[in-house]
Amino acid sequence: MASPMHQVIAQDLRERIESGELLPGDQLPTELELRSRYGAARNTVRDAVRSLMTLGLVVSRQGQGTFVARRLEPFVTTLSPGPENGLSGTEGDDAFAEARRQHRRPSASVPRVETLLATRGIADELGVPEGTAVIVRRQERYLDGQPWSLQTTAYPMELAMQGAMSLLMAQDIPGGTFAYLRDTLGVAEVGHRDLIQVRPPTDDEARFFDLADNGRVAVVSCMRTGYQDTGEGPAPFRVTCTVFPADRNEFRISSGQVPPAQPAPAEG
Amino acid sequence: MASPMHQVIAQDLRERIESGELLPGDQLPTELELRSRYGAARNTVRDAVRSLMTLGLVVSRQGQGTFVARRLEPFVTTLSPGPENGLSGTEGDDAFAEARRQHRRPSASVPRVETLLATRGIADELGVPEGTAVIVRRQERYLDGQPWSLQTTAYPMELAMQGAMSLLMAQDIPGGTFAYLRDTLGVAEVGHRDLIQVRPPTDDEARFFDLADNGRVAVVSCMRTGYQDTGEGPAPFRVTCTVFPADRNEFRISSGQVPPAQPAPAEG
DNA sequence: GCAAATTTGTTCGTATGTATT
DNA sequence: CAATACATACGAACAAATTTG
Repeated sequence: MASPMHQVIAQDLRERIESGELLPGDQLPTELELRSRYGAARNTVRDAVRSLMTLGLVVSRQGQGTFVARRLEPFVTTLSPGPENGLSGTEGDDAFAEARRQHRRPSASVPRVETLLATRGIADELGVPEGTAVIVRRQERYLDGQPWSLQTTAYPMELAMQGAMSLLMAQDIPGGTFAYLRDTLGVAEVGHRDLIQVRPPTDDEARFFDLADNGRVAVVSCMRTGYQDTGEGPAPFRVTCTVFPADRNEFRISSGQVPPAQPAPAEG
Repeated sequence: MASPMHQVIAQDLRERIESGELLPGDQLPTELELRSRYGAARNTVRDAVRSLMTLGLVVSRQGQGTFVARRLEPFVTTLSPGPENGLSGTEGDDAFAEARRQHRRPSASVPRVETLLATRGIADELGVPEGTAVIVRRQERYLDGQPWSLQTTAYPMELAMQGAMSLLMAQDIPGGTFAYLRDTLGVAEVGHRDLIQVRPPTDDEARFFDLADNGRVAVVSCMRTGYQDTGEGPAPFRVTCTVFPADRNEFRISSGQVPPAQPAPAEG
């Protein structure tokens, strides 16, 4: 009963959206209209609309109006190994294959490569001393031309010293680094471990993914450490961090015996 | 240069927080102080502080002040099967074991049980017709007395008809439903598939997890479909949805050969 | 191409309510 | 009860982006 006016207005608008009275893409009443409809000040209706924006239910554009948000078609990334190969869908060619299965057109920027000294976090994951030289390869990845994910992979410089010089080249490695390291050095990934975190985007990430009100849409960070077999147990040799905006990505993990394929979602 | 005043103020405060000048738990200057410090109106400094709240950097409490947010100690849930058993850490006794390994004290509410007719979503996952009778068991789960996750599992009513009557009882099933179904009906889970989504909390979820400004902190929803072996391939027999607040939970997934244990994080 | 109208964004000022100390 | 601090609400003016005539 004692709810603040802006909450009441927000709740009312929310019900009109969720009931389907206002459809995605529809324009909400203007602030002037809402002001007279609810007998409230403009700042008050703006507070109400702002809370709907925080929920991602509406978006407003200066000079145009406020509109019911369109739901983004989620893209599903598989984090567990597929039955046919030992890979999974976050990285390289395999990510591309999964994207095409979902009828999306994947693309990626030319990799940017830098060499630096391992920070504490990277060193811990790679099992090397802090300050060890590492190669970092970065890529922006797109789906249907829209920003999809940011990927950063760190390898010990050691791998290049041993002959994997292509790691240092700022260009795609045909067939993927996975196959390249196996064929060049016999370094084969026999397992990996993912750590999934959800957090607010950095400014860079918000800019790349075009996340307007900074902080509203979270990002999912997937840090994958890849292991090779050394004869004395698995040892890490690369760590990849892939960052996805949470509002348009989902993740799938299979374990044990499950049906082979997922039924394709109904499309209009 | 042309940045709005509230953004400039927010950026300045943000830098003072991230540089360590203001430590977690410290009180920010009051709105009155900020107003005179930046020569801005109170509404303007409030806008600035609000954006820091959206980022989760500060929390404000009426009558007290605004404080730099304390980082929550993340809890790590393992989504992949462990080496010793065929389970993984989201559910039942296994979740409890994982919590204790991380030196947390887990607890859970007595299950609430209801029977209902499967909605479209549940029916699709269970591979039964829409409207089929299902048993739904719900639990609130806590870590060190703090709300941790909400778990809802749906089973076909068929399982109770075949003798698994405990599914209908609003009480814990000793040893877990996993073992119960195996021992009672020979229904053993041979695999499962997870779908992980990140979304704003519902009102119920925001209330349970005590997420203040509704919509700021996302929740991670993990929907796990469990499969049994029917001789004609795996068939689904249960679907569990576990919901975690994103600001205090992380997830780990292993695949292939990886080192057995994770080094315990350094503690102060 | 330009000017006017429309709509949201920013900023100011003020007053009162509510929770905490 | 009083003081403090954030929450809610009203009103007003101008800026910036977009659409319309």
